[in-house]
Amino acid sequence: MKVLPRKFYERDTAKVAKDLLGKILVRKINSKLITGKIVETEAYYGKEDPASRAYLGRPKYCVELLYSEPGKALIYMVHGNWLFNVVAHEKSKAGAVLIRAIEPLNGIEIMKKNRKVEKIFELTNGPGKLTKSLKITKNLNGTFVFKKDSPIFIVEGEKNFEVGSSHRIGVTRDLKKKLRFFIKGNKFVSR
DNA sequence: AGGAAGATCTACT
DNA sequence: GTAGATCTTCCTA
Repeated sequence: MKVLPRKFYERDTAKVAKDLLGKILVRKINSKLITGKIVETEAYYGKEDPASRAYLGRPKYCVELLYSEPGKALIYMVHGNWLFNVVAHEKSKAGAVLIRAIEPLNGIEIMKKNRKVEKIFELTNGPGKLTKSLKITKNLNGTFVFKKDSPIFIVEGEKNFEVGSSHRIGVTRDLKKKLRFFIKGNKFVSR
């Protein structure tokens, strides 16, 4: 398994979001591995994006991470749920990719225990759900996801699928662009 | 203190 | 399928 290089994240946010589909998210807890295929993402930009955290400037660490170097994990709390993003943008710009859904591969029993549900489909088909399954919280903020010894990182995956796109979900002030990407026909994409 | 935020669970029309 | 309560930080007053 090859870890995606730092350069992967130093490109336009929407491109990175699209390319992250099919890649494998790896979470290491006590030397145990939990993995899942990324099946749904969204791109968020900096101050010019009304849906971005940076637009309202809150919380502060989010803005700082959005504008800092690509390849870092960015986690924040909304409505009582942690959401997992990866900082990704071209040089001197700002942006991050929100991971909305993954398909569980390994460590399913651990996820069930974390989530207290039996159905595999309910495990990770939403941004707040997958963070609970993978035990992702604020203390992973700033973690590099291109390093193999990180507690969380992303590796190469498959490429045989069709990608779909739509407007972003749950956003009160959205842009005109379609910034949500997902694998067509995958059962783990959120509704 | 109060309010708002990329959501989720539950309980129904 | 939708509607409502509840969720947990962080910012502003």
